[in-house]
Amino acid sequence: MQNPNVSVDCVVFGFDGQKLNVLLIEQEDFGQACRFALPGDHLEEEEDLDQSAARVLRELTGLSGLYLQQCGTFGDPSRVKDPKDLPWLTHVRKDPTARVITIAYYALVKMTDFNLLASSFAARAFWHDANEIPRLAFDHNMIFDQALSTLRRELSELRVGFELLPNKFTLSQMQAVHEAILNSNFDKRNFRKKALNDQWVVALDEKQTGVVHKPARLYTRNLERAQN
Amino acid sequence: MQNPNVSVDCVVFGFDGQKLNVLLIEQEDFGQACRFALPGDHLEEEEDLDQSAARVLRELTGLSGLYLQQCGTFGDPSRVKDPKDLPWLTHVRKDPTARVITIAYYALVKMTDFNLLASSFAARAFWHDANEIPRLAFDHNMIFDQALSTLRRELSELRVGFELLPNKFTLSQMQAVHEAILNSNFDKRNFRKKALNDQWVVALDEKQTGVVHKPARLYTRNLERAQN
DNA sequence: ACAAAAGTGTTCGGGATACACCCATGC
DNA sequence: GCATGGGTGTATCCCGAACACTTTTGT
Repeated sequence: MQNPNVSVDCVVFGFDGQKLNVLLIEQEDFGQACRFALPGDHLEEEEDLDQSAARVLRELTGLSGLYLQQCGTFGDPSRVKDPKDLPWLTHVRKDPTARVITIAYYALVKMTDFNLLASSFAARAFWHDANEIPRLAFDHNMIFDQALSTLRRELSELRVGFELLPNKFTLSQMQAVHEAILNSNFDKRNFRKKALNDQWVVALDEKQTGVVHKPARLYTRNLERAQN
Repeated sequence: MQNPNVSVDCVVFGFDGQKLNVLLIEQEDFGQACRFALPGDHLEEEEDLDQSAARVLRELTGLSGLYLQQCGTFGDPSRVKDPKDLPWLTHVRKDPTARVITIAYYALVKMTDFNLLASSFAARAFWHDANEIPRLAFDHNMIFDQALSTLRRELSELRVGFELLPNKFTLSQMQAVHEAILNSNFDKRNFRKKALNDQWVVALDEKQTGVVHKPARLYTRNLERAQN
């Protein structure tokens, strides 16, 4: 049975090797002004919060196996009472005007590792450029902003980011990840110096093959130095 | 009417000029193993989360006017099901075994600014040394730990701390605040250099009076440079 | 040979750290 | 005059930022 008062919402950041994206769903068209939303749904009665986020995400978008991390709770009594969201709520919720407190989660994944599969009340699930988020349902734009700041803070402490890289990667690939998430550019030499100096990574005795340029040295994550 | 599923818990850090303390309540004795807890209670139906934290804290301990900030949500389905907590729950809750999700808040105050006044189900409200927290009810030790890390992170970005100082203060007082919260010691010269260099504070044309040593220069917060 | 990305070193400025002595006041 | 905390300066190190050219491969 569902807990009518509490939901979870997931901000899943996806990286395609170039740019940072966010996973959105499209609601069925019931005439509401704004049909894009973060994947989210009610908590089940005896479900842990983290598990609930994982389940909801799987049900709506087909994604599973992500590392979801909490990044805030949103409970303004009017957060689901904007008239723009009423048509949808009326069709989907038993009690459309009931208050819902939502616990926000974020995760970071390689887009190519997952196939999107919309189901439940999601008419569609898709990746959207994280730097140009459209108007979203409810207070989901606020939630997105908070998730992005949390992600950036955690990246700079290097607690996230390796999810986006293969097991063996080049430093340029790693730099691309940092640049996409922080939406900025770094000097190649300085970035490499820092990565090596701080022992984020370990050099392997291997190089890229089949590239049309000088093959890059491969590195792997330094697990000795894993944070947390 | 209360929302039976959701509560708020408050970690109020108090500073007495020397050491960091936390506000605890003592539950009435119903034979439970552990009677100390953080002040917390259920959310009201149409109450905003932040307001709820403020209300609950006021009702249980008499404190009001604090700046409470969210620092995590705890929802393990078994978090209120430890047998140690059952005797108390049985006396105080309608449904003692019901799941409760709690949203944690923290605040930072000068202990001398407030008078503790226990009421509602708090038999007593008191300050306790933050460096020697006893076993608390429910998962309140976890909540405390998370609040303390959040507090420390925010202090180092100087987003909290001035609450603990009078309007006009000496740099030594400010240093004592930082040392108490971070539980460490700083070099006086380096601390002063940083405070002045980073323009955390503004020097006043005033000195302490009535002290039995060289009177210290007074400073005030540099509001131009307020974060957030 | 050319296109494309890899790889590499030095300089500079600023901030963090370590460290020890004299000063003004009340009693 | 003495106890108490206030107040000050310098040297060193490390980190972050800026900056341009050569190397290796595939085609």
